[in-house]
Amino acid sequence: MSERPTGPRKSREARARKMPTMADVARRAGVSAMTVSRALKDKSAVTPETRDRIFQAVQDLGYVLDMSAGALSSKKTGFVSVLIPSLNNSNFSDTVQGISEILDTEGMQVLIGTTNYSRVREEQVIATMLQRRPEGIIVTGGTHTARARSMLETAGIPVIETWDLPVAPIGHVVGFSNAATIEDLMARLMFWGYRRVAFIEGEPGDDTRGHDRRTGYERAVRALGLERSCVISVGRPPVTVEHGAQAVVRLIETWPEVEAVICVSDLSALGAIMECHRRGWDVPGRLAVAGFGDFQVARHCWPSITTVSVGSLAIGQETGTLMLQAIAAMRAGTPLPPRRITIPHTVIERDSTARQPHPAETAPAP
Amino acid sequence: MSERPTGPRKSREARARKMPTMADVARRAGVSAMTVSRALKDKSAVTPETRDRIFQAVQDLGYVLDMSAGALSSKKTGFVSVLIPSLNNSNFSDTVQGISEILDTEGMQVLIGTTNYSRVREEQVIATMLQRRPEGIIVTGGTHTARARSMLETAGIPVIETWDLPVAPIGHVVGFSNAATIEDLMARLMFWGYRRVAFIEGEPGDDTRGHDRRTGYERAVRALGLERSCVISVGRPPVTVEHGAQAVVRLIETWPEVEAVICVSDLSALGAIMECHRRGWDVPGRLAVAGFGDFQVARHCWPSITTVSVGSLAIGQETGTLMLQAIAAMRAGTPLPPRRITIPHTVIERDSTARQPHPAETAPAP
DNA sequence: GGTCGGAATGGTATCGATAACATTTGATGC
DNA sequence: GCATCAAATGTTATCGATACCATTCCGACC
Repeated sequence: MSERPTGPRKSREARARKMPTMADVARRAGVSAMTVSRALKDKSAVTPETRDRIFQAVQDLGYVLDMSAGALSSKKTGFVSVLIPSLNNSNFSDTVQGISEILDTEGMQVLIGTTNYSRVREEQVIATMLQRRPEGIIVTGGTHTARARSMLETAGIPVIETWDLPVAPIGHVVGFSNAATIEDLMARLMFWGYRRVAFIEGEPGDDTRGHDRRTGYERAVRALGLERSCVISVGRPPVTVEHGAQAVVRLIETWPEVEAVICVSDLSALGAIMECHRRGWDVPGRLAVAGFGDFQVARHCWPSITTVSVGSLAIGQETGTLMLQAIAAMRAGTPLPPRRITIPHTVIERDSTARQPHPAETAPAP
Repeated sequence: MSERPTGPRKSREARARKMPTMADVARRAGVSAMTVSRALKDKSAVTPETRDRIFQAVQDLGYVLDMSAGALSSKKTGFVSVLIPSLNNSNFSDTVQGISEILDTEGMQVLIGTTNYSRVREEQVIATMLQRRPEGIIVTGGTHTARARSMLETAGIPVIETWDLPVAPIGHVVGFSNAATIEDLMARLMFWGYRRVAFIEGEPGDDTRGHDRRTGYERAVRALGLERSCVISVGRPPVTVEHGAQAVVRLIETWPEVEAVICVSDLSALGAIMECHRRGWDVPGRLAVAGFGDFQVARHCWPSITTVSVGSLAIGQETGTLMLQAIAAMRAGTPLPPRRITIPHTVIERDSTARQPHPAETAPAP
């Protein structure tokens, strides 16, 4: 009579068959399930002997804690959602890496969602993510659909916007001003003597960070009293190496007197430079080229690319740290007041804008 | 008397306050929770009118489905865990992208874990992942710690190993032979006339895929009856551009007569090439260089890099498709027999091994 | 008109862990 | 020696949704 002949969950039991539960462990260790739970979480509050007994039982049964059950009960899922435009951009994957590192230290886990540079897609991803009841959510950029924004505002969890400094943030912010980085870069180009500077971007659309950089360029042109501005838009984001190559050709046709060009990302800068190589246009002699993002190749390609480093990893680490604080505060019932952290950026001067000959041209051939 | 003055969950209720539940929606729509659940999942089995009423109530209340509760009840978490060495390697992030795309179509979500090229770390990540009760798990490579392997075997969910063709797989396999790719590349180098070929890798360790490629190199040297082999090991994985630069210098010192070198990844190939530039060694004239992985920069840098393309995205898509089948089969109670899918690879010939002068050297300067 | 059958919906038990409170145990103080 | 208190452990209710089975409803068919 210990077997229930026909339970309401027959097929369910049949399918899963084994998979020991916490109660099984408890029984085997001769304690209550609650004690097992305590032993598995914080070792304190449990006698070393019972702890050992419990761990032995866990071993014997091959028990694995079920966090989805725990999450339901404790209302702590241990998830933090992170939305980025694309995984294939090393800037963003660096940021995720930084976030992940920090959250790991508290046993929290990252749920990654990619929006493919689309705000509509972002909205969908947010909706999906919220169903997982993350304890915090991190989004890239400060521009979202109205519904996306409203979902984030009413989710009741800490929100961090990164890679931007929105005027009206939803919650916390960890970022920098995309416009300001390019203004700084422009100032440096002036300083190095360039006066006719163009800008290469992707086609306008949802890539607001790219658009902000363009804004920075235009502001700088005005502020510095330059003769003219010239923006070449090629390709839908994500902007690729190819796009840069196409754009630079169009640029030279459009404005033959151009001396330097800023590309919206290092990848398009690389494409531009390579196309110049192919066409025999010297870089930086004929055209100086600068990028954005300080990708690994920017440092190592030839000529190396002048760029703006924004500390993608640091953004992630700061974001992760802030998120941990915000979650702790939220759990304690005292939400953290919105914080705004600005990450410093640096203009890195390299060969692609140098006013002297290439290093390789002066190096002696062996 | 409808309010319970002191419940056992006082603080809990106080903290969360609102957050409507399915029961709230049901009440407002004048139906049972079960009907709400049905309406929110598959629209069939619910009258259009009630469906509308329910959706209206969802809107009004701002209700968001709680999948963690659903997961507990239905034993379907909708998660698939994916373990990769690093997010910053575009090969792996492409694979994740491919997996993600496919799983999205069935509403399943990816849980990403990075192992940092360490088997010990992999074991830890697997343990953590299994606590989330994923419905499937995808790992990179076919070499794991004993405990990791045993955890995967007893998890009771489909397992797919990728980026390799293990001799004794745990479950399914979607990959290619790393050794074979390099053997093919070696054959092509022979065909193009190179006889003195070296290999640049990272220091031996947990990067078994790198090690397999080296094995392929050594097998090819023997099979082709070459004069000698030469392996330069620099840097702990992940192998970087820097490592390639250091390695090529050591290579030239070690074996001045070397004609060509295969690098364990395109990144180190790039580093090697750039270092050659700096030192005035012509590529491919003085030294031909080939890489592995067909990274975006390999196609676009100068000279472009001869490499092996392994279809990272395709691996992901095939893996995702297989995983969906395996999960469907598992849910139906009929586990899929282990399957082994081989992804084709291609040797891509580019300028860095060309036997003729650089395109740029022959192009007319404008 | 009554029965049958399928579609729509409701009721109840349950998934597996944990919060809160209750209880036991052991040690300490006077 | 007994009271007191803290530490260790047990008990119960619950998190929010879903599986399963029961029930209702309505039209069709003989």
